[in-house]
Amino acid sequence: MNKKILIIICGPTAVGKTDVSIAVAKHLGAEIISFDSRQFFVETNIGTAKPDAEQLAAVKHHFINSHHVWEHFSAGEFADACLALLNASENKQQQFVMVGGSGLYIDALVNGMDDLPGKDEPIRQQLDQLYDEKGIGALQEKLKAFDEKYYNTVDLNNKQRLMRALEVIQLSGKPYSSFLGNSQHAFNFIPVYIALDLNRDELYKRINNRVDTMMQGGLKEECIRLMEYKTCNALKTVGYKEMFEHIEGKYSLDEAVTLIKQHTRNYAKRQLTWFRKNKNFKWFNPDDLNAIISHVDSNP
RNA sequence: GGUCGCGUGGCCGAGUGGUUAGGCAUAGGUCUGCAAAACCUGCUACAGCAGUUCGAACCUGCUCGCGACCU
Repeated sequence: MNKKILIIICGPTAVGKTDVSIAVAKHLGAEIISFDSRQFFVETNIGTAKPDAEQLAAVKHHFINSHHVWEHFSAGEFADACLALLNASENKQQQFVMVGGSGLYIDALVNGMDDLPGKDEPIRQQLDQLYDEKGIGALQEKLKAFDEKYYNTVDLNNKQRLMRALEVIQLSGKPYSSFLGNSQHAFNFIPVYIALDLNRDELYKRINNRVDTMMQGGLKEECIRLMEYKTCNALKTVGYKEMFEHIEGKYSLDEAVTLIKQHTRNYAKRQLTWFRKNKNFKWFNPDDLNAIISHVDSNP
């Protein structure tokens, strides 16, 4: 059986991934698999700049509108679901265009996650309480006691990291570090890595413009509709977070918009940091579609 | 013309003789089930000139700029 080809397209937010992915998919007759961690959700449309109905109709998309904001869908779960889709025997499709901005999700799929236990809400609540009462030092001490190896390498100020490690330790009774690096993940696909970028000024201009477009498109109204879900993880994100705070009277609409633009720019920079680290990617200007297509065609 | 006040890094903002305030932005980075998240690092400024002092963003004088008030 021939190996399936995965054209993996990443890039910072607003760089123009959607258009490129659709053009490439059409060119190949491929389907699109999105790995955008905020476009999975049915309820988030305007604030995530999800492909519109026309674009979704042009090429078959997977993992767009596949979940609800109140559901939990992690990088690991995504990787599992994605692998299941790609390996499905009834799936005759040989080429897929994967597109998104979440670096961790791509790594989870391509490199695999170690066989760690999933999340456990009661344990998280318990650790949260410990943190609230005794501060981050308590989490650090606890980690040092149960997994000194990981303690020596983690960001000790990063509460999320500390808590995840402690969660795994409590769930398994083993050090978190003992799970790491054991992945026997077999990636049976041929990947073609494409990263998109623009010069910083132009990227930031596109970001600012897109936020304005979101506002005109009714971002505030979308947020008003989603107020009851504002504590869901899927909505603890740029665009929604600030708009919720504005609706609650924390600051003006103008201030909210300014902050959304600013935070989106910050996010784009973090994405670029992540992608730059992965040397497999070949970088393109999103407007240079010809070069992208010919790169795709020159690969197996 | 006179009196008074103000002038701190891209922005906000503390500091009134002897540490790099701090925040935001910006730049770089970290990343194994919250990842559009969470976290780390770099960035030494005091309007200008002269003076006092061992030492000045902080005191004195002058100049420039901004603002208020007075005639």
